[in-house]
Amino acid sequence: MKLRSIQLLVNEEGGIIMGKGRMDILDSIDRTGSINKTAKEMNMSYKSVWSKIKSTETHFGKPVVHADRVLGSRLTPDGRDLLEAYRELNRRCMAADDEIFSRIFSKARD
Amino acid sequence: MKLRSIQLLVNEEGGIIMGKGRMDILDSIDRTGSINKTAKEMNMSYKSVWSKIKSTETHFGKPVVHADRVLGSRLTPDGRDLLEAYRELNRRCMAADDEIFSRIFSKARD
DNA sequence: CGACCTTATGTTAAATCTAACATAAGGTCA
DNA sequence: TGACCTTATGTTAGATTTAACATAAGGTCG
Repeated sequence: MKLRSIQLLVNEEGGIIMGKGRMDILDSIDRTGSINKTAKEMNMSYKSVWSKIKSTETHFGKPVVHADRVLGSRLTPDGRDLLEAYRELNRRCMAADDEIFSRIFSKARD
Repeated sequence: MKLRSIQLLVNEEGGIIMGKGRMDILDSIDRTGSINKTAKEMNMSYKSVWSKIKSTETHFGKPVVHADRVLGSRLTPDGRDLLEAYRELNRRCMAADDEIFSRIFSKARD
């Protein structure tokens, strides 16, 4: 038995702003500078990636990716802040939750 | 913006053993002594509740509910242990994650 | 010019998850 | 006996989510 811990940043209406998948997308865009390359890298269709970004922007209220047909795509300052904040949140929550899990389920009873 | 944190207990293959919904189901069965009453209480069909219990038992590897047509349904000792362990896990993880969230997102920037 | 890269959407199909409906059977109790 | 409670499943339909396909258009480069 193991723990699967999920952290989602949502707006007031519950619309998802960030989760692990979107973190990976923004991270990939930051590295590759392209939604297309990100899609290939993550084995997703271009549209899937694009739609998730749009969803995030809608729920977040501001753009997180600046797209340019020539220069490709880059994170906006807001996008970068959001990515870094979530990355930190995710890292710490995972660590904390894993610790709690192992404390409670340490006795090899299951 | 707020945090939605989810904790799932899964087996090696990723099959869900416990989550908040199943915690509520087991908790209700413990109180009502009936899968039927639980279903009504939770506005779910009998089958939905029953299926989730079966799913949990399959992934968990042992029964968590002892059902009797006459006496109704009760948690097995394993079921009770599982419920209490998860309840504690959930409680602590939520608290820890909320704390982490408010630390990182304290500056009223979003 | 033409092949190829990029973003940007709409449309449609598939797959999956959830809910609803139906049926069965054991047992209680008035 | 018959209405009503309980557990136990199968089957079917609906709804929602995901994936696939199609198209459009701007720009680069050989």
